[in-house]
Amino acid sequence: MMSDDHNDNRYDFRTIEAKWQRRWEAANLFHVENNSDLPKFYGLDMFPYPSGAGISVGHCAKNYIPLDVACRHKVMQGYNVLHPMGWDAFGQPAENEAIKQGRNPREMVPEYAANYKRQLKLVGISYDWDREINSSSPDYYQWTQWIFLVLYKRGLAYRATTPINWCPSCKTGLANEEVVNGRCWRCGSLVEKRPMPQWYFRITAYADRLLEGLDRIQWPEGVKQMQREWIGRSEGAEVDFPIVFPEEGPAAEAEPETIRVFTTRPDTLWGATFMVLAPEHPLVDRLTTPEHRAEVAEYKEWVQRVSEIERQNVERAKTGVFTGSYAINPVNGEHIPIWIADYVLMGYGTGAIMAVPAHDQRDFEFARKFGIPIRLVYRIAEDQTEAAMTEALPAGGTMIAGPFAGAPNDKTTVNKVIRWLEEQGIGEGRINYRLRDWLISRQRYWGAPIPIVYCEKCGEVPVPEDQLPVELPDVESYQPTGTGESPLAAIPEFVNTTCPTCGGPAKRETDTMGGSACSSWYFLRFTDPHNAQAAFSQEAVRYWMPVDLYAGGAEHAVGHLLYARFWTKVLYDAGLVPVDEPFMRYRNQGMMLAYTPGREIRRDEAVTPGDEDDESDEPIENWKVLRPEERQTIPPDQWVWRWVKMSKSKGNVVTPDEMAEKYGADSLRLFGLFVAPFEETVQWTDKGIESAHNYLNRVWRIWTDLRPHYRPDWREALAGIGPFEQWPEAERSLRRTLHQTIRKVGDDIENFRFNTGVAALMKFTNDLSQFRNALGSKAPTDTQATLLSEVLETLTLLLSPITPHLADEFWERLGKEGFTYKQPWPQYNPEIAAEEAITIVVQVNGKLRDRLVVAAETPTAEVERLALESEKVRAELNGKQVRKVIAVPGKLVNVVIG
RNA sequence: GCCGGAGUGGCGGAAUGGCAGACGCGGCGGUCUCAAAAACCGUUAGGGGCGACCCUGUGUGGGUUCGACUCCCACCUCCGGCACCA
Repeated sequence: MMSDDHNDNRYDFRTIEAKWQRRWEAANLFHVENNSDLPKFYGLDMFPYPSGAGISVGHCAKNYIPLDVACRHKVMQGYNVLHPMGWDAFGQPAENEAIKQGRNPREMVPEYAANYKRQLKLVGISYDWDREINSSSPDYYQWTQWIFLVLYKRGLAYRATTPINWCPSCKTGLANEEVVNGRCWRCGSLVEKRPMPQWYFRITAYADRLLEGLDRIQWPEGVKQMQREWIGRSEGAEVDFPIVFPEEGPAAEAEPETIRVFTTRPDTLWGATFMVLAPEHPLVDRLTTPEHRAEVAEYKEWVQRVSEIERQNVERAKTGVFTGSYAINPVNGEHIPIWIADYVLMGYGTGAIMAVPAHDQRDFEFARKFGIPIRLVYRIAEDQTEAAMTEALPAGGTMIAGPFAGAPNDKTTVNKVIRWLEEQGIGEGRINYRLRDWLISRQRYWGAPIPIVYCEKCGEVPVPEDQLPVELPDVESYQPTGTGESPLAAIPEFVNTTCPTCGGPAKRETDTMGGSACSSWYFLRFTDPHNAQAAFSQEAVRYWMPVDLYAGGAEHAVGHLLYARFWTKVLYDAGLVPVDEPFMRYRNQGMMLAYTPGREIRRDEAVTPGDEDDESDEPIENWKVLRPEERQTIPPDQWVWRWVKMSKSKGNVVTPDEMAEKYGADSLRLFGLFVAPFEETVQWTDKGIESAHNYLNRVWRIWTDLRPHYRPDWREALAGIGPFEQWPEAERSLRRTLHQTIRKVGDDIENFRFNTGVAALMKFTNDLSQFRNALGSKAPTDTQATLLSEVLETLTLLLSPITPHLADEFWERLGKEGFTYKQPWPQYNPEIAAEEAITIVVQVNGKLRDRLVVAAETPTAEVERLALESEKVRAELNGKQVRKVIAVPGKLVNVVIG
């Protein structure tokens, strides 16, 4: 009955896994062709920056393994599956790591990538390594540059000088999306503003289409919402306020000039009692009267000193100064004072607002602080007065001023007012976005050079396509300079070139592109990774795109995922790709946390910038990870343990190498799927993988116990053992569960509900174990042997996507050739999977009182009758009236009494 | 403050209008063993009862419904994101 414990019957996962990995490699099992009659499926992981720490069990269990299971399942379902992997090797993460290690990224990156590759193979991920790409190799970035030129030619890449986000530690400009809470995404340093000439991609031109496309893709609602907010569309109007210039001076002679404001509430124009300009607004100097000059200058200087973070602190009291000038409210001719204040931002709208304190909380606070009048445009109650207000009026009320008096406070009124403003020539409807253009210049070495040259005669000239790539020169020293120029500026052989147009002397652009440019099209390159004539062939992208299933981390919600959508739309417009949304289905996985020693820190204690691992190293409230040297000096009884994300910088990484050695890759795979739902954050414990390992041991034992009963000809034998309905109950029941399990596991993999899929497998294994125990050492009947053969074969195939090494070993032990990867996914028979007897719940007034087991086909009326006859119901009834009987077919009967 | 997501045994979690706690971890009891481990069998929400059973229970308070973990309203807590965007 029990398994004998001879060594040759142990689950020897180390031997098994090494053996099958060798065979898969030898057979080039995961190679995929672009042409196939089969339907295609494109499953994609976000390609990683290969860090020196290698991958952790977190990356394996939460990212790579679940998608691998989904892809393997698709292959078995008969799809031609593209499941590639490559390296996001250009950019700050890799370069910062190289600087820290004192190494050349050219050597370091391939070394780290090779280690990643080894680890991914170690856990049995089914990548087609023939398609491996590296964004820092010239045959890749040549095409990144080529796409830059596509954008350039379409007017979507431009150079401009504006204040940019500057990281003083990384010594480079950053895109808005790379500034997290006012800090650099890589090193956590506070970001400064610096005016510099920089290259931008005009992503704002695609704002509306980036919004619209979100409605057509299956992404988590949270991520879509984040993108919508990041794009920040708001509808309103722009209104011109004529300026009353200070007495004499040249301006007084000229046409009356105006200040344009953007407002989402033009219906409150009648309550505008002052105007506020951003301190950086270009008109400020001309508007400032002599007696206010000193105060205004002092304020502007103060604003510049205050950090961006401080300025954005909402809790802070309002600040500002009066310019001495007035503007004319165009709807009522009133003169209203013009102030400057840092709560108005130059970068949004027109950098100027009309202030309506009665209906805007910020304006209200400002008006109260500086004694500016407040005037209601809407009133909710008859006796409402401005003097009694303690905050701006919330939504609602009826308009009491202007030609629209009596109108309700709603969207329709706003639209009416906009139309009226347009008729009066005062203003016009206008839509504004929070999204800013994408800053792509980096003053760094390790990136794709921007393919532009500057000619004295011809000006800015794009490098012709046939001169690509603009190669990144190999240099000794590549450290960022901090001068605002990249290290490439110091290399005359790189900088000095000839103009492609006139042949005269010219200088190259020395900034490189940020890494996010490289990662905005890599999914296209995977379709045709070795094409030397084009970024990708039309044939390849038409076959493979869009990506059907994309999995990655939530931190890319408004960075990479927005950029990649933008590039895809541009390439779509250029007729280069067949789809305008690259990722049809996107899922983001939860994090893996590790229990980590740290120590309490004081709130004012300096935060050391983090290292160049995959996140900044900010303390959690008042707690900080112990650095290795601190673990030596601080006694363990003073350590304060917390659950924090696994990362190299925290010294808490558990590697797949050690887990594969101790429990096996298949155990790690099973653990990753079973421990929690895909999206959930998981706390790592060795106990988790240990229990997965125990389950596989159990499967091994049960499977090998039953193996002797296997009959390869079981399909034919099925016909000879009588109809299924006449099988003995135990056999019928096991077979029913088997077919239910086939359905459940397949559905759950499809829906990324791996944990319940694995639970179903475990449940089936428990049933199978019972069956085996009941069989004991008796010889099985024909029915039993046939059933067990079906079970052995099916179980093996169900395990294949999840624990592929073990599955292939079983497959071989059944005497089969080849690999389970190439086998069709088992089909379930709905008739066999259907329950024969069902349990009907009997409730009285909604409370469970009894259960009835009836044949599935029992008519509802009969079930009702049985329920009313039930002793439990009759006891409850006890003389009371049956008011109503509710019967849900196949589920329950609820008897309402009273 | 605003926008998302979540709150269920000792723990990870299952059930999305119809049997709350699948599956696993941990615990308890047993078989085997000189013993232990492993394995196997049983048990395990809380309270009550010798017992068949009974009562209570899904963050809190209301509501809708024959029936609510599930839907609606208000609130509390936690996680993630945004944050003076006019």
